[in-house]
Amino acid sequence: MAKEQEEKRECPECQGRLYRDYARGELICGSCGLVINEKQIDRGPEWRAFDSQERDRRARTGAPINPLLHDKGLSTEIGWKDRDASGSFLPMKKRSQMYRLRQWQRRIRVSGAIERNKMLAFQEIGRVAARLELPKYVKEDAAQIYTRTAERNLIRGRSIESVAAASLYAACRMNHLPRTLDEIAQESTVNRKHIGRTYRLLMRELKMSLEPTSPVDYIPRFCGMLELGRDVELKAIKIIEMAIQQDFTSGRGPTGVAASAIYIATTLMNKRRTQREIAEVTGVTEVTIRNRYKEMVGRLGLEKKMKKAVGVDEDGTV
DNA sequence: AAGACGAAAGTGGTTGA
DNA sequence: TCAACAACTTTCGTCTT
Repeated sequence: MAKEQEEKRECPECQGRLYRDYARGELICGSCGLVINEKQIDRGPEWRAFDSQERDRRARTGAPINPLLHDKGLSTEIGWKDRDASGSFLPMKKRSQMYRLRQWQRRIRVSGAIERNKMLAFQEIGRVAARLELPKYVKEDAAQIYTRTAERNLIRGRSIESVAAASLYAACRMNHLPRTLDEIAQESTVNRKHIGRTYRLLMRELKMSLEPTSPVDYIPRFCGMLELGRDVELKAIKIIEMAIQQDFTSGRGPTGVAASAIYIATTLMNKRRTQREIAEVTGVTEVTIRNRYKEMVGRLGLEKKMKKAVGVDEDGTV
């Protein structure tokens, strides 16, 4: 579990809760995924020069690594200008030579099935991640997972899209900003079944193991979609934590648990939403919400409180 | 009329022989 | 590989607000 902690500030975009992720030094909005304070990476030189001569001797070594570029942004480009280093035009012979050099450079850079593959895949990851409003670091993790998959020749026989989608799904879970398989499948060209199957393969082959998604991770985002305040979020989280503690949460779908916790929280706090509304955003059916919440209310002994809450609602008190 | 309820049958995925 | 199984969905008729 990453060390995350609630912040006092609100998300400027959606007023959702902000979490501080100390491992990354960032503020993250739990509802919309906005990254408020990216870790301050010092892109300047990591040394001080006392005169220009010294500055020249200590060149900063290259551009920052960007995992979203297929070659991590580290390869060389040959400039296109037909001039030499001092700026004068090149003779015809040299010019054609340079042209061939450039040609080769390009070919080498995007050479081989793997590099070409990664370019397409990263494009796909970027596209889907953008539609799901995921922060940059999730994309980067997905790109890294994809790269590892490619290096082990696991893409053969599988579509780029399915592996890209599965990588993104895994990256979301790793970063506690889970998206359901359905949500990813909706933006991907691949169906849920395939993504799920590929995801399981990745886990097995890359020897990764992610703990099952906690329903709590879904709460901020779902509550945001339902335009519920933080008080309701906290209540829902508290309910889930009690349920987890009493161990009747295992084997149940995390989205179903999250959905019914939200349902209970909204009625207890007089901000009622219909089962239909909650079912819509959480991607489970009303029936599941009913079953889950009946179960939870029973085991947590919340019957009187629920009845009372409904009664208060009648009075018109809000 | 809309929402909540629950029974019954169907679906897809996991597990264990 | 197959069957058993639990969770979840679909569908639909009924009750409550």
